[in-house]
Amino acid sequence: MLTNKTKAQTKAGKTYQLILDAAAKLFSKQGYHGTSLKEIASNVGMQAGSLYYHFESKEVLMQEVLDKSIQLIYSTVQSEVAKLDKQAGFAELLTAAIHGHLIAILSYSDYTLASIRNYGQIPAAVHKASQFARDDYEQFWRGFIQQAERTGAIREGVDGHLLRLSVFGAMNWASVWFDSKENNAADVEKIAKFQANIFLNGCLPEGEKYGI
Amino acid sequence: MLTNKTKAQTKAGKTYQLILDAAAKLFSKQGYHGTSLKEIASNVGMQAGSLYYHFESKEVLMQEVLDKSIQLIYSTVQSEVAKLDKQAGFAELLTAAIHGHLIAILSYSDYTLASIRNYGQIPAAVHKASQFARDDYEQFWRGFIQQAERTGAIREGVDGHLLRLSVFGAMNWASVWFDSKENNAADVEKIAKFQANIFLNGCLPEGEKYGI
DNA sequence: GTTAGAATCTAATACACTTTAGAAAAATAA
DNA sequence: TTATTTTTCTAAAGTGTATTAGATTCTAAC
Repeated sequence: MLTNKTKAQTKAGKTYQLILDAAAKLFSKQGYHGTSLKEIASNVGMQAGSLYYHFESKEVLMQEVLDKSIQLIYSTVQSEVAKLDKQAGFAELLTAAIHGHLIAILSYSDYTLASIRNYGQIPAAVHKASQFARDDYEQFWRGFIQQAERTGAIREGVDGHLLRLSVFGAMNWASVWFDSKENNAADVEKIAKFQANIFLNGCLPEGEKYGI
Repeated sequence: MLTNKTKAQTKAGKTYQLILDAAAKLFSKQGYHGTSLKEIASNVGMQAGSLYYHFESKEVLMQEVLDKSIQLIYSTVQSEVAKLDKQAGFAELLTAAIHGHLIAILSYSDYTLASIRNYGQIPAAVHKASQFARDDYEQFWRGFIQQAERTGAIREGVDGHLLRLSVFGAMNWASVWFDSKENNAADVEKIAKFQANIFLNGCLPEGEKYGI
């Protein structure tokens, strides 16, 4: 053929995305095992069997959803961090990373919720496909926190490992209680600033310290 | 009959608990829809059909697991808080509550993981059974945080609502990465102290503040 | 308008699931 | 021991599942 369309322009390419979106939405709400191919197909106006023209199995479909989830998060975080000055310090970096992560998981919540909710209750083989991307993203956080530990941007005695896990927890949990119908982008920024503020400064009144 | 045994002593009572434990373990690992009654029954040496002598349906079985999960968490937190002096301040209270919550979700992780992982992907009717207990527990946290806001134990401008949700996120997320085979009770206490420390004091070096 | 290829549907296979009813076995009481 | 109750099993019903193969329809190039 003479016309040379990119994947996103072909009919199959568009259908592929529609299916992926529907799958992410349903996986996030009902879990992997609680969602049937018939239901996914129905959401895009197809019959269950027709999905197999686009995906080779339900497991692969889930793999794609998980993979896209990580890609969305990491790229959003990177674009937020890229806005910073070159000489931005740890506090600015942490704030930007939290903001990016929250934008991703609260705006593309179908994908990220599918990832968060189903992680741990899907076959191990399904995980592997997105493991590299997940490691990459984790390494990014490890990296700038470790540097903060070395340069003294973090208080002596604060375990960087536990800090990262706690920040992740606070952020990811937001995808459970945040209601994207009631809230908007401004609210996301408010949450991001709050969490960065708390993890940097704590919640005690200025000048007060407890137990250190 | 003359003998008047308590429920836990009867054969049925013991079997009931065994089934509940097996169900919690499997629900936590594979999710509600990913776990079959056959699998649960097999874990206690029974046939799937026999479960119906003890439970009227799979949904009710899940309800019991969710209910026990909340009971375990709340009672553990209460017993930790009860150890405090009467005039204990907000910082002590928060630390004790975090410790109790973490003990519960990391020690009885089958039940609590089943609750956390399946929340949001099970039929609404299943939720309702444990909603009251959940509300009670949430009210406990709301209560002492609101009081801290009123008395100035929390810095001006810190939203108590977001603080509670962030603390919950950091704690509950621990159930995802914490490995009870590798770690022990001492590690749980370490995590609790770390999280209380971070939420109270932040991670910046002493004397430093950012953005306030 | 014809034709090749892309996209979807239909219908069936094979299997797993929850739940039920009644038989069987085990435990307890008389 | 015998009778009764409690507990478990067996077998089946009915429904839903992922997946496949082949027929069918739609799309786009010529």
